[in-house]
Amino acid sequence: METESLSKAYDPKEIEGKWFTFWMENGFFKPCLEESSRATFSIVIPPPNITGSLHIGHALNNTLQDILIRWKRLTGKNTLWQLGIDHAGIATQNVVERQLAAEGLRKEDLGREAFVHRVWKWKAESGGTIIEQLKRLGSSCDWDRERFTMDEGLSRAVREVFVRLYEEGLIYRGHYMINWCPRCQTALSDLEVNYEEVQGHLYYLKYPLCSDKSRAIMVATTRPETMLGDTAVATHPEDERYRDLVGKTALLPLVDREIPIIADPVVDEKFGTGAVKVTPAHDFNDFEIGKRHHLEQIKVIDEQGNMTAEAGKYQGLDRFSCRKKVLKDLESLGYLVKTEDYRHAVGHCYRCQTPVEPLISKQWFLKMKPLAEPAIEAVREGRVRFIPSHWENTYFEWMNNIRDWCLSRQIWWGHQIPAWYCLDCQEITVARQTPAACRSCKSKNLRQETDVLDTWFSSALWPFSTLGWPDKTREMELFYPTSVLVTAFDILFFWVARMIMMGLKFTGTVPFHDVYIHALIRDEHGQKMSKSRGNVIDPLIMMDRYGTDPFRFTLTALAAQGRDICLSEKRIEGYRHFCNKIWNASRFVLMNLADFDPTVSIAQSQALDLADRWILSRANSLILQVDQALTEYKFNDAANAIYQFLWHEFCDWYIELVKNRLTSQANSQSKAIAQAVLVKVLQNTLVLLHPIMPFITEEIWQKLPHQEAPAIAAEGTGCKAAKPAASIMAGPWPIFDPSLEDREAEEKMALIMDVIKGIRNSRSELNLHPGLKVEVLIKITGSEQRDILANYSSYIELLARCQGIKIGPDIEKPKNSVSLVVRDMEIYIPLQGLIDFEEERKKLLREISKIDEKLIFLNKKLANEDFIQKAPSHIVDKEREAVELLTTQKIKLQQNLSLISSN
RNA sequence: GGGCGGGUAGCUCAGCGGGGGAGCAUCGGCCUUACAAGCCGGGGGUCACAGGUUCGAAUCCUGUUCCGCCCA
Repeated sequence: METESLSKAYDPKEIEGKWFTFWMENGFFKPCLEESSRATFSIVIPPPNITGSLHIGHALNNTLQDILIRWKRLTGKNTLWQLGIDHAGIATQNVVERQLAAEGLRKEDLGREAFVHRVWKWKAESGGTIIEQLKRLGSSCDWDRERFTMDEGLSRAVREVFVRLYEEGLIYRGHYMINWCPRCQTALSDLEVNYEEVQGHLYYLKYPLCSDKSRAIMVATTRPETMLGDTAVATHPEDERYRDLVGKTALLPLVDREIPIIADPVVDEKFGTGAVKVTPAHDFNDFEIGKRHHLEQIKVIDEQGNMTAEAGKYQGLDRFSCRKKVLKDLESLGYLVKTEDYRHAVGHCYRCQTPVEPLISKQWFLKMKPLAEPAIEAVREGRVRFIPSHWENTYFEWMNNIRDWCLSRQIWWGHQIPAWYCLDCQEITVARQTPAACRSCKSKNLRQETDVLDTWFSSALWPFSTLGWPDKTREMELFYPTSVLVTAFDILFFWVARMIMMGLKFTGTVPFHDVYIHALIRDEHGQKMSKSRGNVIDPLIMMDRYGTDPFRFTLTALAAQGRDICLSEKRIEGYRHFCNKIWNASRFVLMNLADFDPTVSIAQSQALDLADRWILSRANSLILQVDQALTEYKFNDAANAIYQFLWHEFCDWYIELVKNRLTSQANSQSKAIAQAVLVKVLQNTLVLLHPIMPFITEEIWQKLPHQEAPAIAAEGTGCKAAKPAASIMAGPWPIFDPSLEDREAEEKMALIMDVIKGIRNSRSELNLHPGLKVEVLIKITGSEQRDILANYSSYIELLARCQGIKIGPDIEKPKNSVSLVVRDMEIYIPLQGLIDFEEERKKLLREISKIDEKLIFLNKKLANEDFIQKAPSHIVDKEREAVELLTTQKIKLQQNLSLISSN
C-alpha cells in the first residue's frame, strides 16, 4: 500500500487555511433540512458586534462552541451552528460619529436618513471583520446562514414582538427617572450603567430654618450642584434628633426657596448627619421620596449635562463647573460646614464611560415581572440548566428583583420604534406595518416615534428570530429549542435572561436547554486584559505565532468550570510542542507503514501482543473519558485526557515498545499487527482530538490509510451524500466498548512498567550512560508475576536498556551490585566497579526510613478500634495490604543493607 | 450593605471525605535512527488561618483573614 509521509516539522501555516476551504467547499458545516429522523443539535452564536474585532474572549467562546458542534456532528447528529452579528446600536453609532467628526461633521449635518445610510455603508465595508476572523479560528458554523439583527427578517420579528407586547399592555410609555448619558445623548437601561468606585467628597451643607434663622438643619451630599433643585430635606421618622423639625421648612441657600422638612423611612440615619437633601428630578431615591410626598420636580440639569434656567445664575454651566461654583458660593456665605473625603460608586455609561445623569424623561418601558416569573420557573424546574449551576443563584437574584426595562434610545441606528403619533388627536398607533391613518381619529397626519429600541431587545429574540420566526419554518421545527448556549457571565442579565423570557413568551418554550457559562480570560497575573494596561493577548497574533490548533488547545485545556482563565503565552507555546509531538509520532507511524496491509484484523486477534492489548484498552477507555468530559462540559478534562494518553501512553510506551517489531524481519505477523494497532489507535485518537484541534488532525488523518467510508458526509446540504468527500470531520466518532476493556493487560503492563521505572531510576542515580546495557536479576516468588516478566523481558530490555535478564525465586544478590525493591520484588544490577557503596548504603537507609514513617502511620490507624469497626471494610483491607507490602519491602531493604555492610 | 467565587509546588491550575496531582519553571544525565519544540531521572507543598463534625478533612460545617467579581 502506498503510504504518505509528513514533512520533518509541524508547521501550522502550511496546513490551516487549505482544510477550512476544503470543508467549506464540501458543505461539511451545513445542516440537513430534508432529514427528520436524525437527532439534531443546534447552537446559536452569541452575535459579535459589527464594530468588534476578534479578542481573546471571542476566541474562547467560539472555540468551545466549535468543539461541541464538531463533536456532535461527528457522533452523527444533524447539527446547526447559527451564525450572525449584532448591530450594536450605541457602539456603532459612536464609531460612525467619530468618523464624521474626523471630517468635521456632526450627524445632524447629514440628517437621520443620510446618517443611517452611512452606517449601512460602513457595515458593508468593515462590519464583517470579526466574521472573517472567526473563520481563521476554524469555526464550523453554517456560513451561508449569517443573520444580522437589523436584516429584514429579524426586523420583522422585532416589530411583531413589540406590537404584541404593546397590545398586551406590557409595553408602556411614561415619564420616569432614567439613566441618561449626556455624551451619547440617550437613555440607558439600568444594566448599561457601570458603577465604579471613585474618590470623591462628602459635603456638609446647612440649610437655615425659615421659622428661626438662627437654627439650621445640616445635610450631607456628594453632589452639591443638585441642591439647586432641592425641594425638601428628609430625615428618618424615628430619628429623635430631627423629630421636632419635621413639618417645619428650611430656606434653600443660593436659591432662597422654602422647602419642607419631611420624614421618610428610606433615609439612613447613619449616613452623614441623618438628614438628606431631596432632589426629585436628579436622583432615583429622591424621585421615589418626591412621589410619596408630592414634591415638586425641578430639573436643574439638562440633557447635555448643563445647568438649566431653573439653576438661576448657574444656567449654562456644565454640571462639574457648577459644582465648583456652588461650593465656592456656599462657602463664602457660610453654608458649607465641612468637607470629608469619601469613596462612593458613580454610575458611568458602559459605552463611553461618561458619568450618567439621572433625569426624568418620557421613555418606552417593558414590564418585566410577568415575563420574569415563567422564566424563573423554567430554571427552577430544570428546563434550562446553567453550567456551572451556581450561576442560577445570580440569575434568580436578578430575576426576583427585576425592574422595568427602559427600551427606548435617543439614537438613530437601530430598530425604530413602530409607534406613530397622531398630530391631530395625540393618539398613539402601534402597528406591524406603517399605518395609513390614526387608529383613533383616522387622521393621516402621523409622525413615527424617532426613538429606536435598545439593541438587546433584538438580541433577546435571537434564538428564534434567526431561525425564521414568526414564520413556521423548517429550521424552527428541526432546531428550536436550541441545544446549548455558550456564553460568558457578563451578559447573563443583558442577554441570557432576556432570551429565556422572550423565548417562553413568544414560542412557548425555552430557547435552549443548557447554558454553559465560561470564564473570562485574564492575563497571567490575573489582571483584566485591557488596551490601557497593555496586557492584551491578541488571538490573531497568537494564531500567527503558534498556529490555530495550539491556541485552541490552550484555551480548552484552561477552560475549567467556574474559574477565570489566566492565560500566559508560555502555555500556548507549550501546547505548540504538543502539536509537534503529535506530528512526529504520526510521522513515525507513517514511516513504518511501507508494507501496511489494511486488511489485517486486530479484533479479538490471538496474535495480539501484550502491548497491543494494553494500548487498545487504554485507547478505548480514553473514548469514555472524552465522552464524559464533553457531556459534562468539562473541556479541560477532555483536553488533558487526550494529552496524557497521546504523549505519555501512546508515545512514551507504545511506540517505544513496537519499535523492535517494526524493524525486525523475523516476525511479519507481529509487525503487521503492530502497524494495524498504530494506525487504529492514532486514527481514533485523532478523531477524539479533532473537535479541539481541527486542522492538524485533518492533515494527519488525510495521510493515514483508512478504509472506513465516512458515515456522514455532506455535499452542499449536510445530508448523506452519494459521493462523500473523505474527511476526519465525517467520523465516525469512536464508540466506547466495555468488552474491549482489558484489565488483565493493564495490570500486567503496570507491573512491567514499575520494573522498568525502577531500573531507570537506579540507572539515573548511578549516572549510567544511557547507551550502557546492564544485566538485571529479578528475585520474585509469585509464579504468575514471574511468568509475566519472563514473557515480556524483551520490553524490559528495550525500555530499561538491559540485556540478559534473569528471573526467579532463588536469585542471590551478586557481589558488586545495586539493589532495589519494586513491589514485592528485589532487583539487582551487577556493576563491577561502578558502585559507590557508601552512597548505596545511604540510599537504602533513606528508603527504609521512608517506609518506617508510613508503617508507623498505618499501624497507628489499624490499632484504632474505631477505624476497624467504622471504616468501610475495603478501606481497612487496603491499609492492611499496604502494611504487609511495606513490611516485606522493609525486610528486603534491610537484607540488602546488611549485604552491603558485609561487602 | 447584600450575594457569589477563590486562596493547593516558584508560576498557572486540576482534585472537593480514605495520607496530594498536571503543565510550565528548576536541577542532574543523554544529540538512543519520530520528535533537543525531544528522551530519562530528581527535588520541591503544616493544601490561607482558627475551631468543629468524623474512625478519618485539602475535601463537609462555623468563624477569621486576604483577593476577585456581581448587585444595591
